Amino acid sequence: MKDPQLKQPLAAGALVYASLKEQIVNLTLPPGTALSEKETALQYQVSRTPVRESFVRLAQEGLVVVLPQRGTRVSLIDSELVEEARFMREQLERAVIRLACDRFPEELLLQLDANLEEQRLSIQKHDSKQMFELDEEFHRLLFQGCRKQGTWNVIQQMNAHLNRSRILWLASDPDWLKLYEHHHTMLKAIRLHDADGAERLMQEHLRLSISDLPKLKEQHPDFFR
Amino acid sequence: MKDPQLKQPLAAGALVYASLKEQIVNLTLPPGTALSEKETALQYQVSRTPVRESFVRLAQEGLVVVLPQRGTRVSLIDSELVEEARFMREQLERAVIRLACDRFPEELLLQLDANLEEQRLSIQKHDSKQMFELDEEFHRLLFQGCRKQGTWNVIQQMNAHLNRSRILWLASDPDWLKLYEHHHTMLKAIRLHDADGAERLMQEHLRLSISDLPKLKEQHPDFFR
DNA sequence: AGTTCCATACTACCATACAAGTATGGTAGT
DNA sequence: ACTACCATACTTGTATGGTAGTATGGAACT
Repeated sequence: MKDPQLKQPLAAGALVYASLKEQIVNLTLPPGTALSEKETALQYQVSRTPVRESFVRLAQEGLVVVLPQRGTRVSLIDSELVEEARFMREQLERAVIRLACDRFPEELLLQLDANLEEQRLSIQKHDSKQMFELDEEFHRLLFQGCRKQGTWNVIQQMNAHLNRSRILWLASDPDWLKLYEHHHTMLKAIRLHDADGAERLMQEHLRLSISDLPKLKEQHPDFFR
Repeated sequence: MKDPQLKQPLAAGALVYASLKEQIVNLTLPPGTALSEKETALQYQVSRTPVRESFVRLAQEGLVVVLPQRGTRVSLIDSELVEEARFMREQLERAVIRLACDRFPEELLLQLDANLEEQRLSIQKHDSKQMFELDEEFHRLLFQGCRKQGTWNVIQQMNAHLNRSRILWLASDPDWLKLYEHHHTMLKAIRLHDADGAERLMQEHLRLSISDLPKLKEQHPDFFR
């Protein structure tokens, strides 16, 4: 029996990257937290080299800022970028769902059905975190069905900032049931090839599901820039 | 008198990154070229560490692919991603120019005027490369005027693939005069607040200015994936 | 008391040595 | 002649020592 991850026999460096990224987006490492190559190397029981590599990647995604000879810290949330990410996502998702109404593979539709069912269960369980992930998955499947997976990946990158504010937004107990209904109706519109209706829905959906920035900024002034 | 680049007193690592990126996008390093940490370290007279750092960053942008213990090579142009980049850019630029028609700072308008004048001169001089760069600058200014600089940066990243194919496309002697006219008319539409007209123009402009993929693939089959 | 200066303890950055996996060419065996 | 095998020369991944720039706290001076 081989190791299940036969593709990554040596993934020491990529591991700390993934872990750090997760913690940053989770806000487990809040914006402004000071990081240190040496210290994180100690924590993960690796040398400074893979840690440094992780910092470089995170810096390129704007999740950390590194000041030469001064230090590295988790980046503050840039509200300008959050707004831009919202804008970008709205434009692209509206275009994509129009494509979906024109043509969409049956298999992906079934996956969307399954996802919706899981959403229903998560709402019953009041599991906000899982609901958040299922919501992301739902939208990702839309892109995938239109063969726009790469586009979704690029969005994800900008979402580095947007998602952190959405995590904050979770605390305000969002109306998941409403969002679920949106998803449900959007899926129906796709099956009916109702592009105009689907686009309208998506627009409203995104405006609702994306956080009220000023309020969050007021509650967590030290997290923003 | 201080060094003009007071911000980057030590930029050894970032330098090789910039140089490599330039060469890859220029196709000076054609897709498929094998790179080696040790060899490039020799070329730039630095150690492997900053070279490796560059490779990591380039890999994250999809400009190189690194196979552990096997080697690193310049990535092939992924025609799927090129098409996606075209799609993405069309959606976002159409939305942005609509914003521009609503409101756009006067100063940026003047910069666009100046840029157009330079375009005219470049066409007279038959300087394709400069014209290419001025075209990029023109579109960037549009984003900047709408405070969507971050969005443009994200697009640039996906353009890693798109731009390389557009460099190939330069060889087919594109109709720069037509593109110049487009720019000119778009700028006029912005001043007249004619959003619908501007959006239509932008759509046609992008469809014309973005390369005919199948043809390029036929001429350079070994560059594509 | 208040201010200046410097030793010290940090930081990221770079060079180098070592480890581990992979492709390759030559050799021995059939 | 052909095949299997293994030494060797690559590759990237990791660890570590040393360098240079920066912040900080205490001592000496005004």
